[in-house]
Amino acid sequence: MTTTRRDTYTPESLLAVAVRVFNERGYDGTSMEHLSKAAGISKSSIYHHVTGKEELLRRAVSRALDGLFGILAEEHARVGTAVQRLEHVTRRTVEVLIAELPYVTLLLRVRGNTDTERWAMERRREFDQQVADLLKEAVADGDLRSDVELRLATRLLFGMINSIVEWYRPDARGASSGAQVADAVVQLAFAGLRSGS
Amino acid sequence: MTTTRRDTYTPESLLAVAVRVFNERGYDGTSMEHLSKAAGISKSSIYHHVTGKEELLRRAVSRALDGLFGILAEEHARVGTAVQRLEHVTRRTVEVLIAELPYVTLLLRVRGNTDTERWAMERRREFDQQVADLLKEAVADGDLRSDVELRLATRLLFGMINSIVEWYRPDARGASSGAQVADAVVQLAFAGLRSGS
DNA sequence: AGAGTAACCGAACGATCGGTCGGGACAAGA
DNA sequence: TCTTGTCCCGACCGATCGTTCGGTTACTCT
Repeated sequence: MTTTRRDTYTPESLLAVAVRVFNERGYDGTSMEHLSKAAGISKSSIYHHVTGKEELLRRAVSRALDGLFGILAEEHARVGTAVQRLEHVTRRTVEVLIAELPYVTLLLRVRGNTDTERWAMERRREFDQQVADLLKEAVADGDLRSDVELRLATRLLFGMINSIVEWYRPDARGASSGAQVADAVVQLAFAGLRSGS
Repeated sequence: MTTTRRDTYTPESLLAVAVRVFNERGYDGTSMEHLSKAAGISKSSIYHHVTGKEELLRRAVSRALDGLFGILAEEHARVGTAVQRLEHVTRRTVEVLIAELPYVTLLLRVRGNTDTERWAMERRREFDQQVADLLKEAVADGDLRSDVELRLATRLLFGMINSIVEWYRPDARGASSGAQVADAVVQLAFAGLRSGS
């Protein structure tokens, strides 16, 4: 057996360190020297585990995208009324976003400077499009208001959800759980801020 | 008089070019070589107009912050009930964000790698705090729901508003005006997605 | 015509970039 | 004990980074 102890780096454990630094300094603002300092090994040693800086980015955004697309495969995202499915996807997106916070954070910040970044942006657009279709269906059912333009509403909904990566810190004192945040998002998105609704 | 023609760069006109490139590639991902290509002048010529790359960033985020803090100085942001003032600030924030889109976009993306970036983040936090206080007051008045945690609601509201920089393109066909987007944001934020409210 | 200056340029600076290379330390299996 | 492979290192590579410098062009004012 080779499932013995691991006090050395694996590609996965190195990825966790790298993604943390990427999110602190930005991908372009992070040098391999920064990563080596954060990981506690030399710059050249990093290349023993991964082929380079871009592989770390690719692994990270892949993990985020897998989590998101996994939601669309869930049963509650495929059966039921459109508005019910939309609510489920909304809630689960918040939960996945929080469960895979650093990876999704990185995904949401890529600018398209390299092939990897452009691929990530494209796949992310596919996910957004599928949710947009769901919202469109719910409006057609008469379950969602139709006076606000569809594309606008979709983008504002995603804006609200995706903003979580900018402020949610799981280790903060009095931090809400993923489910609590998901509740708040669903409440605000579907019923609004105003009282007595 | 020296108010004659200007077919040459000023610090301001150069800034407009730089900010556009910064937003396309990210600040760290943009080299002075990129800027010189986009501006159509040589790399060294840029230093005739500005002291360096960081001054361009400082000028850009200053302009964005001036626009935002200007809102809080407006009369409708200082008199009236809290919920009315909040609604005004919300609407005007959307409008300013769209009017100064590239500058605010840059402001919202700084990561804190330099002194300039950290200063920008601090001033932005001050603005957010003042709006948060307004929301708190409106909840105390009973005009906004109190079952969703205050900090959570504030952040989701800002998330929705700030997400505009990620998708709003004024030159797109069928693009909404700033006022129209502001309407949609106010509608969704205060009344929610659900129909019949 | 001559002086002054704003706008610009190519070449080069030291520093840092992502990545390569040859080899050492160490544990496991024979 | 000797090999094999994992994990890591310092030294170094060419390229690119933000910035500086000396100098040229072209326009304005006298």
